[in-house]
This record gives sequence, structure tokens and C-alpha cells, in this order.
Amino acid sequence: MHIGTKGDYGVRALIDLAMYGGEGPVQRAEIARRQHIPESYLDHLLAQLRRDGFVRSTRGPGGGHQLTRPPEEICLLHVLESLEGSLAPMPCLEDDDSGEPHSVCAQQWVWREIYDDMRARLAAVSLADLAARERERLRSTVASYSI
Amino acid sequence: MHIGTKGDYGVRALIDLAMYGGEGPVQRAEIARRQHIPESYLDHLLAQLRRDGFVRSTRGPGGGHQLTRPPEEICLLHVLESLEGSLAPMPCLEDDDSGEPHSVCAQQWVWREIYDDMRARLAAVSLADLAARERERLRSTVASYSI
DNA sequence: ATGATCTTGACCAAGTTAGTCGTGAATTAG
DNA sequence: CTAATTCACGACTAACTTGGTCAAGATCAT
Repeated sequence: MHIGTKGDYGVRALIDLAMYGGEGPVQRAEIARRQHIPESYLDHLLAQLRRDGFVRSTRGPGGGHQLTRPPEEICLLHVLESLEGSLAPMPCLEDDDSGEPHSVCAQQWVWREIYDDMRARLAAVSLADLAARERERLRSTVASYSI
Repeated sequence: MHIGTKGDYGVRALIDLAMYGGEGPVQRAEIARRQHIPESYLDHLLAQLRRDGFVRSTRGPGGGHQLTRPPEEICLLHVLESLEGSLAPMPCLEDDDSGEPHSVCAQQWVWREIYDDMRARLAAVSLADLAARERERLRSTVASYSI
């Protein structure tokens, strides 16, 4: 359940696309510069996001990346699970298709509640929400510089 | 915020002390056997728990480990923070004594809420609660074997 | 003293994280 | 057609974390 640079950078990249991707593809280099992400690393994150259908890329001059769906329809939960893998705080909570019961650890029930609550909250946040917050943050930062 | 073997084993060791520690110290080897924990590893966990005042140890024959306080007064949150370090899901949420503002990441506010909720839930669970659950679990396991 | 028991620190293998780099493939401009 | 632009993908790496093991020593009851 730890969010590292993958989750942080990856989400920021998507927010960037939500904010600046209105008029066609946005280039990797541009995202990297704006979001202060090493470009060669961003590569991997975009590849993952493309594999999971969040972005579409086009090559060649004028190419770049864009969201496949409107930002209102992309939720933070799915993005983070794509980038970071399972967010389960302990192995015994990992989503398990095998049907076998995982070993029960003493604290499981508390963590189950925490995990469910967490996923619900993350599912309720869309890229559009995040982009709106980011716009607001940028506005107030610029304002404080100009005083 | 990931709970590894440290947190799992360590909590189980404390539950063991809560359950079997009524009549004097419990030995490392005994805990290790009952809870299926490598004894030499349990060592380190008990050392940490002693440093943070959860258990007291006595050496020599008849020695062992015991809780310093009644299990009702020990909460899961503090135990896990002792064993695993900060449970913050992202670095920017780490409790910060320096007063400097951490870099703001876009998702911070959601995670702040999740983190606070998590800590509240963990703080509401005592070792006594966990021990009660464990007793119940053992009872039902034995019952299912005897059928 | 002796043996039981905890204490401490050094050490280690395997896995994860956070990248870098190089080569190649697609697309477009000229 | 060719060159320039941009993404695609896999190999490689250094540093750190995890989950331990092990040996030497400190204490204490008897």
C-alpha cells in the first residue's frame, strides 16, 4: 500500500494530460519538464498506463500521449493499482482469484476494514477532481509570487 | 504502510504474551514455537518492543518476557508503529517535527484522509481485543477438528 | 560455578525501487 | 526517399529494504 514515485509521477503525468491534452497529443518531454520527472523513467510509467488503457500514444512528429477517456471517468484507484500493483496493506488481503483461503493473521479484520475504506475513497476521486485541485494550487502559487 | 513479517510476528508475539503471560514470564522459545516464528528473528522484534516499553524481559532460568501494561491499555497503532516505523502511505505524510512544509503531491489530501482514518481505527483496537479474537479462533478451529 | 535465558551486533541472500541507456520502430515533413 | 521526430521496449545498475541467521556476551537462579 505504499505509494512510491511510480504512483506519484504516474498520476501527475495523467493530471498533466488532463490539463494540457485538450488540443491533441502531449509529448513525453513536455510532461517530464512540467512535472519534474526524469524522461526515461516516465517512459516506463506511460507504457504501463498504455497497457492498462488509460492513455493512447502516437509516434512521429506531432505525436505524443492523450487520455483515452474523459478525465471524469478515470478514477484514482484504478490508476494507482495499474502503476503500483495491489494496494493491499498485507499479503493476506491480496485479491485472490484462486478461492483458497489465505492464512489468517490476527489483525486481518481491522485491515480488511481499512483497506475497503481506502479503496472506496480512492474510487471516488477522478482525474478531473485532481486536475481541478492542481489548477487551483497553481493559481494560488502564482498569486503568492506576484504579491 | 505495508505490514510485513515484523508487524505480523510482533503483534502475534504480544498476543501470545497477553494470552499466556498471566503467570509470570514467557520464554522466547515458547512464543516462537506457538506462533511459528523463527526464534532468532523474534529476538529482534522483542528487542524493539522492549525499547519502546511494551514488554519487560528478565534473564536467567525462569526468565522470559511479559507485558508492561494490561493488554487493554496497549493499542495496535502504537505496536505497529514501533515494529514497522511510520505507517504513512506516502513520504509527504510522514509525521514531521521539522516544521518545514513537505512537497505537496497532487493526491496528498485523499491520502491524508485515508491515513487519519486508518490510525483512528488502529488506535481503537487493543491487544485484549486481538487476544479475545484469537481465543475464539482457536476454539472454533479445535471444534472443527473434533467433528 | 553452571546452565538457562535474554542482548547485541555483524552478516547475508533475495527482492524492490528508481532509475539510465541503447537500439529500434512508426510517422511525418520536405 | 530520406531525415527528423517521437514513442517502444528491454537490458542493465546502484542503493535500499526485507527477512532472516549466527556468534559472542551479559544476567540471573540455584
